[in-house]
Amino acid sequence: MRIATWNVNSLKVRLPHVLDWVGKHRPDVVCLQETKLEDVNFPLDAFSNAGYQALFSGQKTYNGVAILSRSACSDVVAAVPGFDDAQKRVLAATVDGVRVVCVYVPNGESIDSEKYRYKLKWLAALNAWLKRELERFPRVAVLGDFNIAPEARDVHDPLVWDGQVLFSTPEREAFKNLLALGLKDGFRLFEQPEKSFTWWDYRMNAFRRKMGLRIDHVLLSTELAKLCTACSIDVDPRKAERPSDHAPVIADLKIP
DNA sequence: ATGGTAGAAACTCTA
Repeated sequence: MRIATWNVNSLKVRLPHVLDWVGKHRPDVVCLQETKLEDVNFPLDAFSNAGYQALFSGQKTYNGVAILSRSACSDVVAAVPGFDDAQKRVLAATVDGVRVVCVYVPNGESIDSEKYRYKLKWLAALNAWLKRELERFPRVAVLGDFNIAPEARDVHDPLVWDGQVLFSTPEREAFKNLLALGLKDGFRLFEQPEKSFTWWDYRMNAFRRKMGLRIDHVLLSTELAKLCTACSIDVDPRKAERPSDHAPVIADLKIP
């Protein structure tokens, strides 16, 4: 079973990229973030023709998440239960016995921003909910844009980013608190190249200069981590014409 | 110095 996550930064613009990519990599499940589409405009037929069912929770202009899957989904949840949030950032479903949770964690803007406080509250609510999901399901995969670089090696220049949003101590603590629930960072289960990043600013030729951050993650419950045979970042889509600013992350699971 | 780019929408906000 191959699962993946990709912040597409507008599914309207990136639909050809996504169709091309799923054709190449044949994932069983793909979590998408920043679709920026109202549900009525979701390109269901295009994915259906490519062999995928789709769940989606979107809104105009901002946010929006979706799960593409080859198999049917059940137990669909489109928000963190009990957390009042107008922003469409969460989608969960059970696919082939795996509890898939697609997340688009708030960016936070800057550490003195109201949006940053919202980000930390949002992460606390996610944590409390995932704790319960992990009690319900042995096989849990949380995939998405976490907008947090967990460690110094996940940042092109840790001194420049020290204390900044996406790399501040409270955010990294919140990420550690997710791992403390019994989740593993899938990418770090394997040896990886240095300077492995998933996001590069559109500005300042950041991609060409390898000035990125690793902020998109695949977190796996203990049982799923044992079944994970590979996890990698595919930087190729970032080289395309009109790319998303994020690259996809892929994990392979050997489900018995 | 407070840039620079991209997307959506509507001349600004978010990332």
